[in-house]
Amino acid sequence: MPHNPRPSDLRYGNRPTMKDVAAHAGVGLKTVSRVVNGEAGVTPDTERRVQEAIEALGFRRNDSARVLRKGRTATVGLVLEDLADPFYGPLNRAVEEVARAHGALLINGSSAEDPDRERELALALCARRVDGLIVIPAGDDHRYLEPEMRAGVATVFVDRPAGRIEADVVLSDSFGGARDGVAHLIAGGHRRIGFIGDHPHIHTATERLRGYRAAMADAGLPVAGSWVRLGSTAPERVSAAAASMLSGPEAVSALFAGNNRVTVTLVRVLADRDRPVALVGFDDFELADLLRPGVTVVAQDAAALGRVATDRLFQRLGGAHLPTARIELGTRLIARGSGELPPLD
Amino acid sequence: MPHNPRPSDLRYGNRPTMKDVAAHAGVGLKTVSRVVNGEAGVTPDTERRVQEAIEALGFRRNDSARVLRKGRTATVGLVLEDLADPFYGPLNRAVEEVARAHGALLINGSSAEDPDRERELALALCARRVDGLIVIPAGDDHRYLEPEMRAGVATVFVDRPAGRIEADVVLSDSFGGARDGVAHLIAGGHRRIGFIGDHPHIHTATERLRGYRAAMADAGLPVAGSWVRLGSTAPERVSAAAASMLSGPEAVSALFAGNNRVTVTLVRVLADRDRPVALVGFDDFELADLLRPGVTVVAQDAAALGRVATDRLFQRLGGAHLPTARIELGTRLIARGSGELPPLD
DNA sequence: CTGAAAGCGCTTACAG
DNA sequence: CTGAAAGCGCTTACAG
Repeated sequence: MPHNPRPSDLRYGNRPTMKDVAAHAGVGLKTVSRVVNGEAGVTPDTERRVQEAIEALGFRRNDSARVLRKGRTATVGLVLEDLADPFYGPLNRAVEEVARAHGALLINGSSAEDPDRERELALALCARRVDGLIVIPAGDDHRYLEPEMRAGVATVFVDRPAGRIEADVVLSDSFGGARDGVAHLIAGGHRRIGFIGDHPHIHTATERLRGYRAAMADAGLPVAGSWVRLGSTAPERVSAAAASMLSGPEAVSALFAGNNRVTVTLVRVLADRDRPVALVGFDDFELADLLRPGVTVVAQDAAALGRVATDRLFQRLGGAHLPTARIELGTRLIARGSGELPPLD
Repeated sequence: MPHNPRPSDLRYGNRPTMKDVAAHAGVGLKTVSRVVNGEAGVTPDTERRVQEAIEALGFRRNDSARVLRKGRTATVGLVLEDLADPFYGPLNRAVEEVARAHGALLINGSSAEDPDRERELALALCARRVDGLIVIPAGDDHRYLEPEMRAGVATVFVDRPAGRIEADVVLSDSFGGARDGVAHLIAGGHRRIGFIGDHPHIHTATERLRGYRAAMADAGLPVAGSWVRLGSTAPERVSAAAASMLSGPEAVSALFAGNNRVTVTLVRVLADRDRPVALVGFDDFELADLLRPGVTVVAQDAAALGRVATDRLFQRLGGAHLPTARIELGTRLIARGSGELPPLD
């Protein structure tokens, strides 16, 4: 039965090395290396002796040491906002799958939306010499990554563009998606529509607001100042914002939610009201179809964001000469009921 | 402006090393090491010269090389079922936070419920010489980890016990939770209750079934063979199982769902029926309270599973002499409506 | 206070 | 077909 190690065992110094295997098998170090790596040029008899020594000693190649000589670590770093956020789950998995297809492992961590923590984490990954870095930015100044990129760390930003440096970015078409969602409400007869979104320093928040304004302008509809609220997406703040938009002489008949957290809070708020209010949210979420009414959303493909970004990363790692690109993925309006509620007037 | 690297740049061989910094500053290698690691015994003047050289060359210590000498990699490996599964998000984040508090990074990956892939991934992590390993088992034979554990890899299993080896495990009280959930239905007047769960080779599935049988037995209620269905949790299979349990002379008036996937499918199935059927599910899920009726669940604390497991891992890494333990965390019944629907008869 | 030498566990480049 | 030497970029152990 295995046992958990005593402190004195805690270095891998007591693990057998290729040198030990070589001594045990009575061959040279390089011969062991050849067998372990499946290189040609070893007689079957020698190979068998080495294999037996490997079994007997329980040898496993130390890939950390290997990496030091090879130059590549076969590791990709992923910095995202929060590993616990369901939105990033499919993205995380997609990055993993592409990395896996290239034989690479994934180190990831959460920035917790803190620019300092993002920086600390990204640089720690660079110190580990990840081959590539995928970053969902929390901060808006990424000049700290310049030396790393210059030194060879392939870097792709996802979901939000890099700040103050030139780098690949893969994101959803926030502007177009929001414009489509708001146009959908307008097509349903709404003329007074509220917009509740994230902090204005977040790129997607302002892009979606821009889409909202574009749709309203396209329809020749005015936008009252009280209909737009950017800021914290904490439930209390969103509830308060909704309450004020839904009352008074300029009360809105429909709401557009800037992201999934806002949408979920608004669903709760609207469930408590007697008067039906139309709702379209940016970002899809699980079970949106099971609610009554089902929640109409502008869906982005989180898995595709991760896949496209990681594909690009490995293209660069493969030596492709690509210009810095901004890749925008389309969104999809999914009508489920909440966005099709007519205005009451 | 930074640029993505040309192929010839792709080794970190062209990065400055401590040797380069030493030459630039006109000092010895060890002095650079002292400055970089904040060790005492360097005159302010020397330190300044070294710092200037570091800035000038854009030096960043190679932690991969450092690790080779140090023995510890300050890295924890996490093997889970699916990075995209929302159930594992909070667990993943909790592991990250504890690791971070100990200065360690997290390498993680999905087994996709494939025992071979679990093994391949876990051993790849061992080859990278992670200090510790947290495994949510897909397979039921983990003897392949024996040599690794003996060589010093601290290992803790989560959510399901290890197979055929002795090792720490942290899990939720599936038996007790299911028993409580079913007892809740019985207390509400139900006498015919169906159980739909995962494959019988999955430990949590059989434990929950055992809890179901215990609650029925405690209440002196018989269990018809047609009321229990274990197997694939694919929606079609779950729907079919529910349909057959809900019809015929022995039709059940309530269902207990063995996990969140089953619960969600059952919510869909029951939404299409006119006759109300009570439902309690194992595992909480987002928005369960927003559905009508709200879904009553037996909730486990996924973040606590991750936290407790990682705490234990670092206790072992810190040299604590702990016996192998099985740590069970309690569950919590959350009544929201679906589990309080009375039987119709 | 400072640094030259040896070594962590591998691979590379080369010689036999 | 096989292996001794050098080196990847650091830290350790030691000497001055």
